[in-house]
Amino acid sequence: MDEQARIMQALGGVSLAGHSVQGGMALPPPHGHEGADGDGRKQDIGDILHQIMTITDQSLDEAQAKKHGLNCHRMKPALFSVLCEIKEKTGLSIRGAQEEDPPDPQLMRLDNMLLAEGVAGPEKGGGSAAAAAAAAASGGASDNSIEHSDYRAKLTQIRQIYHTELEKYEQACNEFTTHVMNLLREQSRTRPISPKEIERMVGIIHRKFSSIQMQLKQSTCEAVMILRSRFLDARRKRRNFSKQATEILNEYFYSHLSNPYPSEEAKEELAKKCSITVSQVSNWFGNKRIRYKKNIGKFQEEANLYAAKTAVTAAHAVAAAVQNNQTNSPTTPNSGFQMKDEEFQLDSAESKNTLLTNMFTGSSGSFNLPNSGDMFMSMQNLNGDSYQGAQVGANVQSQVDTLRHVISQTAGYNDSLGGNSLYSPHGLNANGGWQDAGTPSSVISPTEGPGSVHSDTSN
DNA sequence: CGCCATGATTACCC
DNA sequence: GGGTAATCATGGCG
Repeated sequence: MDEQARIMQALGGVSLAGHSVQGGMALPPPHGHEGADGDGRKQDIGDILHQIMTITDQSLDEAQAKKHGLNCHRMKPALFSVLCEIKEKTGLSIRGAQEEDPPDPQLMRLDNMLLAEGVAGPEKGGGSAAAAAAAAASGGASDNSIEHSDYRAKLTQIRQIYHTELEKYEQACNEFTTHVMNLLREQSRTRPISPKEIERMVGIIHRKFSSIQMQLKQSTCEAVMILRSRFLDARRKRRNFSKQATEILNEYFYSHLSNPYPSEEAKEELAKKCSITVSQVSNWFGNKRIRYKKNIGKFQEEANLYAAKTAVTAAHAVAAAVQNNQTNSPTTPNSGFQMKDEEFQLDSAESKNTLLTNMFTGSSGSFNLPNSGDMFMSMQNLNGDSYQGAQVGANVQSQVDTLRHVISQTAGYNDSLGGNSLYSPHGLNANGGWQDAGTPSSVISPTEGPGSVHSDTSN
């Protein structure tokens, strides 16, 4: 500013139609002052200040008239060029093009979060992806639907407030920007303002407003987080699954003990049957695998129980198959062998095979019956593929006989189930992991001696 | 109220 | 991304 004052001093004496530009005042006062002496200058400044202070008292028309008078003044172009020169010399205009302000990471984070939470972004009927995701992870569809709808309603509320406020801010920002731009454009007729400067001013205004916007976004994020945490807290209040659901899951687990990793489809199927979500099924299997592996002994009884259940179910299916085989086409062993049990539907040949081997051999971590070797060989053919070389051309009648044998044995076995260690948990390998499906193992239960593997069922 | 069962979450691994 | 292991936190029972 020193320099500017100096320049102004140097320019002192340049008079425009008797109006002094001394003292740094660019605008010539409307009525004249003589004298450039000290006292007169003071008086001059005081006068100008007074004018400025009382400018608001003037009527708009009066001001407009004055402005017009100034613009039409014959010396105005000269004054304008002088002002331009001063400005150039003082370097006031060279502060324009500076930062191309890079996107604020904080703002980006907030934006991303709001988008993810479904607050920002395209309208989606209030539901939002986040709510849907939360719903998916929140378990029983009917159980917490109330909480869920509550969550959605609150989220919608937040969303609405956010959008209203955002709109308000934008509107205010636009209004203010146009106002300032108009003002500056207007002023650019009397003082040197380049379009670049106007642009810069607009940028400044936008930055100011975006900082306000950021606050809005931040508080919206906070609100969503609070809502979400409350919702998640509520979700954390776990409910035990229904007995039926647990049963279904256990049945699947123990009948696939050799490879208790349900496929995505199987998970969906189980989820549907149990009225739980797929992720809950995954959770359940994750927990089950871990806990089973950790303490196989503890699960022995349960395993027996479910294996027996499965066996009975399967036996029914086998009986049906036998019936089918006898009545339909005895020459084609595989035709008609379909498990149609609605209660425990096995939808692939692989699973049937696993089930059967689980039932009748100890090799996949399920039952262990006397003469199982025989039956194992016989059973393999039923599904056409075998673990140990199928007897492709096996005698159909012998298979039917074997099946009858199996059924009677299974039934009897089931009756005599008395908590004996009938079941040996194979499928678990020495490394503590499960073996691949369909590869019967000879690994012996870590919790039991070899004897238990072939323990007689007294049946 | 303490204990165990159990569903969910988290960190880490492959 | 799905799995394991550890852990948390609640439900439920004696």
